Amino acid sequence: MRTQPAVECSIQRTLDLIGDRWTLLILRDLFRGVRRFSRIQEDLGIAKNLLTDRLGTLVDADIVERVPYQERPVRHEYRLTEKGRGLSPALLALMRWGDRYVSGGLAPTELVHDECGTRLELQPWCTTCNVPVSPTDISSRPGPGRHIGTEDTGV
Amino acid sequence: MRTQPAVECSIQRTLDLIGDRWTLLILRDLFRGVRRFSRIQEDLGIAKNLLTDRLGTLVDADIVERVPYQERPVRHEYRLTEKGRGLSPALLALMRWGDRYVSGGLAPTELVHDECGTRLELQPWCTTCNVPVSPTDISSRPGPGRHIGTEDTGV
DNA sequence: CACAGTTGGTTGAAAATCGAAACCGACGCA
DNA sequence: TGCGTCGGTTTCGATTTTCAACCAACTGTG
Repeated sequence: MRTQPAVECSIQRTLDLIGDRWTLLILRDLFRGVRRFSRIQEDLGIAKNLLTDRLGTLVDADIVERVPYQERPVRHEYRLTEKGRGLSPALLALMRWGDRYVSGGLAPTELVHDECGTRLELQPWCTTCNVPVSPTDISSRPGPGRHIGTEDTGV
Repeated sequence: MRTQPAVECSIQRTLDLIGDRWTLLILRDLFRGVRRFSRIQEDLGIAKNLLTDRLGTLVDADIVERVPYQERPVRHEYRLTEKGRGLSPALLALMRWGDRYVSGGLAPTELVHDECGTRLELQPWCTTCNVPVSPTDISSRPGPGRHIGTEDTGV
C-alpha cells in the first residue's frame, strides 16, 4: 500500500495490512463462521476478483489459511490462524463503538460474559495493578521496536 | 459506501464510517496531538484534497470538531469529540496486534499505566463480575438493535 | 451419455477514486 | 512591495473498484 521505508508505528503497520475497505469485513465473516468463498462473496457483496485478491493477501500474511474441506472437486475454505484470531479484540472494540455511537446504543448483536450474561466492555487493563485503566491514566514511551527516533504519543 | 437497506452489524456500520485507508491514521494523529491540517498532511503524506474530504466526513459524523485556535487569520484545528475519543480502545487493539504480529513483539511505542509503568493490555471486561474475560467465556446473542433476523456469531 | 448446477475463480472494460501539482485568499513579516 | 504560511480548491492522469461475462472441474439427474 503505502511504501515508506520502515513505518515506526504499529497502528500504521497494521492498517497497511488489513486497513482497506473490505479486509476487516472479510475477517468479521470468518469470525462468524462464514468461511467459503461464495458465502463471503454474497454476504458482503464484494466483487469476486477483489475477494480473491484480499484472501490471497490474508493468506500471504498468515492471518488466514486455505484448507481443503473436500476432495473431488477439491474445494477450500478459509480459516483464521492464531494471528488472525488475535484480531478479535480489535473487531470487538470496533463493534462496541458502533453499538454505542452509530447504532444509537442499540446493539444488533451483543457479546456477553458466559457466567453472568452481562454485556462485555473492552477496557485497557493493567496486569500489574489488576485494574481497568481510563484513557487519562495512559502514558506512552518508545518501545524496543523503535529503530528511528521520532516523536509519538499514546492513543 | 455499500448501500444495503439497513446494515445489521455494528462492525459494518463502523467501517462504513471510518474503515477507509486513511481515516484511522488521521484519528491516530489526532490522538497523538497532531491536530492541524498541514501537520497531519505532512505526517501521513496524504493528498490535501483527500485530507480535506476525510476531515469533513469526520466532522459531519461528529467524531471530530473544527475549532479555531487563532483569529486573524482565522485558523482551525481538529479535535476529537467524546465520540471520537471512544475509538481509543479500537486503535489500542490494532496497535497491540501490530506490536505482537507485525512488529515481531517489539513495540515501536508502548502505552503504559501512569501509576505503575506497566504496559497495557486490552481485555474484554465484565462490569458485573468486575473481572477480565477470556475469549472462551464469551457468547453472543441478538441485541435490541436487531431489526431483521439473521444468524450471527460473536467475534 | 447429455445437460444443468455449484464452486471458486479469471478476464476485460467502464466507472469511481486517488495522488501530484498548480493555484488561491487571507493574512503576517520586513 | 514582495515573500512566506496555512488551509484549502481545482485539475487531470494514474490507479482501483465494480460489474458482467466467461471458465474449469467436478456433481447429480434423466
